[in-house]
Amino acid sequence: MLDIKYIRENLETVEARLKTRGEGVSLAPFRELDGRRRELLQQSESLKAMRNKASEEIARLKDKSQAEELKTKMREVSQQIKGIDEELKVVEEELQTFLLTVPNTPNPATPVGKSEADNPVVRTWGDRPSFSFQPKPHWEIGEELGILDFERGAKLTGARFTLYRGLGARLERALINFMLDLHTGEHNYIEMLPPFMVNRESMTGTGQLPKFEEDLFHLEGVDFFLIPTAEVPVTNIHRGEILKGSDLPINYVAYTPCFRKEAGSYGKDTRGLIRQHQFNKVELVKFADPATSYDELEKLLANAEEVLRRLGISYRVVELCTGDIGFSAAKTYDIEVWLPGQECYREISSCSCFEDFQARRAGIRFRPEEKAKPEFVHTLNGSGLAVGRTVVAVLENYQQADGSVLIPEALRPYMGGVERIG
RNA sequence: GGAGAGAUGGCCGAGUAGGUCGAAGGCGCUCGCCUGCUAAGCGAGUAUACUGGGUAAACCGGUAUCAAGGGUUCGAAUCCCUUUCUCUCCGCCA
Repeated sequence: MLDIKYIRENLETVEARLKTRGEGVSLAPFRELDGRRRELLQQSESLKAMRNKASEEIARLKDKSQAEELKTKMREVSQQIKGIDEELKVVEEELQTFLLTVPNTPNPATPVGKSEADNPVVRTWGDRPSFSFQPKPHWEIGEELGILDFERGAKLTGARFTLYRGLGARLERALINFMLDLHTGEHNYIEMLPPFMVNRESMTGTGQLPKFEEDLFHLEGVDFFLIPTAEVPVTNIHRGEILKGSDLPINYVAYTPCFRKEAGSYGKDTRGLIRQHQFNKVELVKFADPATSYDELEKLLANAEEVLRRLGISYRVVELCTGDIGFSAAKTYDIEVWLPGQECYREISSCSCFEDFQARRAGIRFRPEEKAKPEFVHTLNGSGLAVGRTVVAVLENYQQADGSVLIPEALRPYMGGVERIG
């Protein structure tokens, strides 16, 4: 959520920056609702001030008849207040609802563009493997090795659900542990294991609600949602809190499954593990001082990249342009791995700085100094990495002519010493 | 699922025959004093949001907040209702 006062004072600037996202965002409703709200607020508050004075007076009065007179008057005032407050409540709800649907303003440094095609490549790393044969896509590799069972996954649940078997399941688990160990042991993150379902407040805090409810799995009987990413529970850990400035930055890493409806992606990536309703992810989350949040973003990105470097898998980093950036983000880098079986780069991580957009929604603040006024923190997060897609990358990049798959060196301790599948 | 208890400021904890309670007291913290150092001691200060004025600062005024929402009342932390959460006992259960 954007700062009301900031919008009020910089309406044109804010609107212009939002326009670079390409959406038809208009702040016209804001001007009217905000003005009306302040008008009603002032009416209500001055009447309340009057009533408070009168109430004190009544308490002090010895003369009963005088008190009666005042009471009668105040009875009327209270009725007036009630009327104004009812209207005020409606206006405030409308204003709030409106503001919650306005996306974040992209950071001025974010490149302006319309779509994915306009995302500049920041760097590429590693050599793409060369093959003496035609490399296969991971779904073929996985099925032939008997480690990925798409048919039975679909039988159990439906499309976009997969059953892992044997060393396939082991590989997924190995990657999760490898990533968690790396980030906790070498990158200074604290491991968290949060609930996999959260309430409406948490979803609103990070920006999934109210706008994107159709992408979420909602439970029947209770108002809970399955998390689409660990970003939601982990960022909300400090919802409504005031943190100590000296504790920042706070770094958390969490493994969770993620559940997404993938509404609107019918027919896209229907084969393989790329787009599932349920997938595993190791997520990095930071709470940072606004002064250093963009340094932290670079670190977070480097921490995520390190996973692929250790695995020896080629990738590139792109910076998302204003037209491609997410609703809550001010700046985002995507890491894309090279998939030889499909001859393309695919997103495997998305690292973003949200500035104070989520912090304002979720009420996450800090005191820069002991006695200082609380300010909103900056929140950041990024995948470190999407586990299913990492399995894809390993299978496709390490496939051999005989159909087997080599296990990257760094992963072998996590595979019980297994060096090769098949 | 059944029965009961509770939810107050950073923390602990008073306050229930409704009024001057944003809220005693303690701890913690900040500043000053004292002290050879530390500890102890003494004094002062120590919530947040919105809003009006003011030079977007300092500052001054108003309103709200004692889990959340509603009700009674001139007036509610205190009374009534609903919801949420926590704890105890029973049942069920990985």
